[in-house]
Amino acid sequence: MLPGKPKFRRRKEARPAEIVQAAMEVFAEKGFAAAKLEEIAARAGVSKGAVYLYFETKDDIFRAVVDTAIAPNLQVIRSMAAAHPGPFADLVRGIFGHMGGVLETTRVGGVAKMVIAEARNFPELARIWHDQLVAHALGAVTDAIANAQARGEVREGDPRLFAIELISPLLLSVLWRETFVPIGAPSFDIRQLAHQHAETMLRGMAKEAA
Amino acid sequence: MLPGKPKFRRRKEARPAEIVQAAMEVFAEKGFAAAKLEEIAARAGVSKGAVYLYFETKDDIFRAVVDTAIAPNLQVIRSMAAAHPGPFADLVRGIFGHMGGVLETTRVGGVAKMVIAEARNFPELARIWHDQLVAHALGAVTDAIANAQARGEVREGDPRLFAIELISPLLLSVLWRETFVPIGAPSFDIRQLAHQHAETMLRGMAKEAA
Amino acid sequence: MLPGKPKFRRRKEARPAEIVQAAMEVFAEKGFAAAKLEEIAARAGVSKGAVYLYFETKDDIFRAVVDTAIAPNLQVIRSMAAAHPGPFADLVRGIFGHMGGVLETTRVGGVAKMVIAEARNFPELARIWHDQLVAHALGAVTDAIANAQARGEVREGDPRLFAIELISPLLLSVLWRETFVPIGAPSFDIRQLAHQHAETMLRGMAKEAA
Amino acid sequence: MLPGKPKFRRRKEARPAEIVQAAMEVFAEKGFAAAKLEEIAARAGVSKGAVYLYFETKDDIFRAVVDTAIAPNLQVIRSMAAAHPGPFADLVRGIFGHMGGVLETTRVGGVAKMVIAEARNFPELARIWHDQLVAHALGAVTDAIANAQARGEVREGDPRLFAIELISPLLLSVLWRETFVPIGAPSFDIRQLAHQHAETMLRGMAKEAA
DNA sequence: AATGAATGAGAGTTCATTCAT
DNA sequence: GATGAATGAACTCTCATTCAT
Repeated sequence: MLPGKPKFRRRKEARPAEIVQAAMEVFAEKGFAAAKLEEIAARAGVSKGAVYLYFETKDDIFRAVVDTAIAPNLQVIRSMAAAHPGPFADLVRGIFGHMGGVLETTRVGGVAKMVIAEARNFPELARIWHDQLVAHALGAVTDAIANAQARGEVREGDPRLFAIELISPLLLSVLWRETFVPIGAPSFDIRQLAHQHAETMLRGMAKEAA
Repeated sequence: MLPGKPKFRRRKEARPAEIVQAAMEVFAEKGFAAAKLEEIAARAGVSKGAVYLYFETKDDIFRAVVDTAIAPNLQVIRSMAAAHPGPFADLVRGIFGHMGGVLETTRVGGVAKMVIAEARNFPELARIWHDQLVAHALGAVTDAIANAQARGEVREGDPRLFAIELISPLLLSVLWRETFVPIGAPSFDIRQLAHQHAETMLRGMAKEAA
Repeated sequence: MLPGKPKFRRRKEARPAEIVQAAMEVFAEKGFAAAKLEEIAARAGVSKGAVYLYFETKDDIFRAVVDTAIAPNLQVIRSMAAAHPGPFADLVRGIFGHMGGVLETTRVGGVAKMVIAEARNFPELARIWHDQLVAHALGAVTDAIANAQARGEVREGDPRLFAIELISPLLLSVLWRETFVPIGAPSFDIRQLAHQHAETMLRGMAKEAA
Repeated sequence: MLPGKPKFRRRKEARPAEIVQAAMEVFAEKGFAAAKLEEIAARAGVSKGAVYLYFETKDDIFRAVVDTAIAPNLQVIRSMAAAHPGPFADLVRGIFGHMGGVLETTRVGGVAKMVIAEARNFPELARIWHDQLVAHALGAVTDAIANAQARGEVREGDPRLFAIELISPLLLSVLWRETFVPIGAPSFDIRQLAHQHAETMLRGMAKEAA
């Protein structure tokens, strides 16, 4: 039969992931409402109709994007939780060393931006992000701090607030990259920030020398 | 025949501000694209058509909202810039005391969220926010830190990164309030966070005792 | 009472005519639908609301404009009808001499354009123009031709078609001026055309020399 | 379950022409502004949205309509230009014989009306009509007349004005049909007019017998 | 009488979703 | 399964008309 069909066609099981990947890019660039299905389909290399073979609605795709972005970050959290025992300074330096790399190489920034922007329109997603990711991470860090306080390594103070103080520059970094770098504002070195902040916080939280 | 209630009232001077106010709420709740003109008009207590007496397009309203939110914050920046001379600790404690109040009482959070979400679709607005607000604030704090370093009050380290470390929990607070509080996540006391963070940073940045 | 009211205010009886005049210009320029009431009011030197003191609707203004344009042209027709008796050549030369001037100095062109364009949307107006103006004029000329034929001055042929042949370059002239002159197309001298056409038609309609 | 009638049918290639055809009718009837997209779509047998698969804006459709109406008439002009050589009388009789038929069977009248009505709002279209159609036709006829004058077949006189005298009853015919026939005014036979006018003009332009 | 701010029906346009092919 | 032409609900924006002043 003449040329015949191509021997290798893309595995159909790969499609949903490709669509989610494409959607993540478009949503991160344009926001949920301004993202057009046609563009998502085009970037995924499929037709508009094909998207509907794998997802019911545009909302669904959005949910899948946001859900998908959780998994890789769960790892980070687990490593945090696992690190409890050692001395507090090691934990902090370890986490910041690790996180700096993760934030620079993944697209968490874009997804975080979307979650923040659409939290009111997709409250389930905000809840999922909070419950599965943010609360866990914050909780793990808070616990570690509380433990360190109990061990006398960290001065008194609300451990949850300490945790927020610790984490917030990382959030600011990724949002900055999404918001101001595209318009030509100066970027800054996330790893260096992570390093410097770890030192600052360790000193700032340290039990004052008698 | 009693007068009855008039179908409408002429309020030419007050309208634009009322519309901007209403728009700020709706945009903050729904995001730019999902905000419907009809709802903005309704919340402002006018008809759809009346909005177009004062603004050319929906984009225009958005711009006005974002612009409007800058003014009240400029004050804060000026107070930062003015505060240079005194000892560094006083400056930091003063700023955080002030900012905690501003963030709790104004709607900066909602506008910041919008700027982050729509930066790619409205780059001029991101630029205005960066140039008029963020860069100024960051610059003022950076300068103060550099001065303090020169005076030997603050340890070595990149002063711009120190500035980011200082400011970031405040950003996280307002975004948290916009994102996770509406879904029932626990809030936290911004003033208390500001207070604790001021102490942490002062210790963390202090010149180490020889 | 301080400055007092101006001593001379425009007579209110003059208003409707001023509005009609302004409307004629705007309608001729933009067409009925694209003409904005605000512009008509502005050109008439009154407020939008004032227009509604004299006219019920935009349609009404249009009707008034088209009606108004009939009167001055009725004169022409009467002069045609009155001229019956004399020799046919005198009649034709007289009419064309007169018409050339009228067409160059009045705005019939603009109104004719409007009647043509809006005949389907305002059939009463088309009917009024037809019955009061066009049919009269055509009838008068047709009669004069029929008479001339009866007197042996004009060759055989449908007198109504002869009338159309006579009149049509005048219509073309005014429409040309409205349509193609504004875009920079070359104009042409209507008086000269009228003169030349009168001669051509007199020769062309003449009883052939035996 | 019998197949039932499909909700829609795919007719990608045929659509644009069908839409232009439908639009021509609606525009000719209502004028540009009063023509509603919904009606154009309905007459073309498609939904409102489908129109936008083929045309960007309503203006675009209008342009396509006016452009489309040029092609069939170009033929006429070419035949005019080609006919130069023979005796002038043959040329004129030939053209009028041909034109009478074209005008009666095509919708040029409606389009001409639209061009006249919207010339100020769509000057490009007026220019296209002038340059591609009107100026060509007028030029061809003017040349033929000038040649005939050179050959001594036609009396002295401005050849361009002669051309206008020749053509104008045809314009009047089509506009009459668009304007006054719909309101019940008597029509007239375009072919007969063309025939009679050809004879009148030939006599009227003839070199007077010495 | 006169103004022009305010109204709201209605039009053009977009785009998620469907379905004939 | 895959496509993309076709749909139609929904949204922004316009402007003739109204009415408090």
